[in-house]
Amino acid sequence: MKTKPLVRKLGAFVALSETELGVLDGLHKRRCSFVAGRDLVHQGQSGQSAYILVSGWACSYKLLADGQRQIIDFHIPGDFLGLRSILLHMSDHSIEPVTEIEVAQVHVSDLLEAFSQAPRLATAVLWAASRDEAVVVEHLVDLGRRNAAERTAHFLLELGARLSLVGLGSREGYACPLTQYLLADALGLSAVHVNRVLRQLREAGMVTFRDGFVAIDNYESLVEFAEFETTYLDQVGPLLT
Amino acid sequence: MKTKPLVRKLGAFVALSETELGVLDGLHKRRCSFVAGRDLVHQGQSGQSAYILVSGWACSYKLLADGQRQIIDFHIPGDFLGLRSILLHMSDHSIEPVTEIEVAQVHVSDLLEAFSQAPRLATAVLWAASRDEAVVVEHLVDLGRRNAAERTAHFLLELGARLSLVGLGSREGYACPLTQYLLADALGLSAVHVNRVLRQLREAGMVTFRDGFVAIDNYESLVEFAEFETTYLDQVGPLLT
DNA sequence: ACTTTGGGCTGATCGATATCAGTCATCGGC
DNA sequence: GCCGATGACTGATATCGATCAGCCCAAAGT
Repeated sequence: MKTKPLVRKLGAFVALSETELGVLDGLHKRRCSFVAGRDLVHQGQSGQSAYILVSGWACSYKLLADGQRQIIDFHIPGDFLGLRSILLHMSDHSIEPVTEIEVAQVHVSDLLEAFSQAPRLATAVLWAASRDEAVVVEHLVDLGRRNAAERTAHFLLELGARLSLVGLGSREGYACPLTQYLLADALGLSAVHVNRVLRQLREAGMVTFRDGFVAIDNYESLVEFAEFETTYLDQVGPLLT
Repeated sequence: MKTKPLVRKLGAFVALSETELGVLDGLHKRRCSFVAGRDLVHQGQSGQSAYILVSGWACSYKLLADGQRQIIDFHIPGDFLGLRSILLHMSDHSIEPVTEIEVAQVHVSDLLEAFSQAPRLATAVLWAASRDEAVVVEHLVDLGRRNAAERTAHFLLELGARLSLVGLGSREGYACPLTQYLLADALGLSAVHVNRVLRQLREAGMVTFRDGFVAIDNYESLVEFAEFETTYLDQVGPLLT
């Protein structure tokens, strides 16, 4: 089998030994598939297990009483799902597959066991969690201080950067199964407005979001327009050797 | 000396042994003070050490190229500052004291040493980090899907709940050194609009934000108005005994 | 062959919030 | 006793993005 996305991601941070690779492999034992659209985790459900996303896209979101929802983050292969839920013993959000997904289920006990067998994995996972948090923080800045167009541009660039890290994208673009509705729920906009903004960006010759594919027409001008900084995502090469 | 806020916070999650209390105490050795307004950590600076906030308030924020800023979170006694920076080896945000603050400086090595001496502390700290992340996520929902008034109300309630956990607040209110400008930068609003919204909330008999004090005039109606749910902050009592 | 459904797309209108341009009160410095 | 700085506060106007009310196209169902 090809290199697992998670291995690829953690490997960029910690130079993984044979043992560690073996333990990581062990975490991928309990495989399951889920169809698009049916919740994997429900808000308010007590969280007993987390998942490693092997293939497909998912999103975590919160529902409000009036039916609106806010998508917190999209998840791509190599991401952990529901890690926070098991620590807080309660999920404060829901997780829904965007496409059909393949995951590996990880019980709390599996994780603790893995950490005791390969302690540096704990550091690596903590690092991955910090990076995810940095993504959420950047998303927060999007919502708080960037207008609809900058926000959308920034978001598309960030997705591209994250996908590139696991080999699913490049500066030219990436396959993207998101609908404009999902984008709207993530960006805190209406689907109608997302459509207009995408048109603007397309007409400005920066990005084209169409037919399940994001084509970055002019990387430089898009980066400048969105004030995109990659520092918080940068791979600095294995720090622990 | 009185119970340290951090001990109080972690103690609610893990029943701490004498040894663990001792190790926690050891982390508070390197004390420093900082005046209000001068950055503790700079965006882009390589992060070598984190801090435990002992007294006073601080905030973490991001600056945008055009001079706008977005406050990510306010920090109160018992909170870790810059934990993410040491893991990513680079700070993606700045931290500024809001009042004069007293902190304990913690080097990466101190932290790892503490974890090896008292492994359950690692779990406790990870739990605390997850709770902080949940706060950021809730803040993200504020910005994305709540209007100015709901957002402000929700934010003030959340601050109150967090302060109550460390004994600095109650349902009646709490001392709060924030200016309307800081609130604006956190809520993604203009200071002018924050002022108007605070007036609305005051005239509706829900909260009074004035003279460094937040008085919650009608807790129930405020909670209802803001759709405030405490689950993500709830103390469930020591889970690890 | 017709309908249904989902996703993308558009114009018109309206409202929430920003921005501009101030006032007023308080406080510390000189 | 004045000055400058800071924070709270307000009215008028401008703008961004939501909402409403649709159309179009492609794919799937019957």
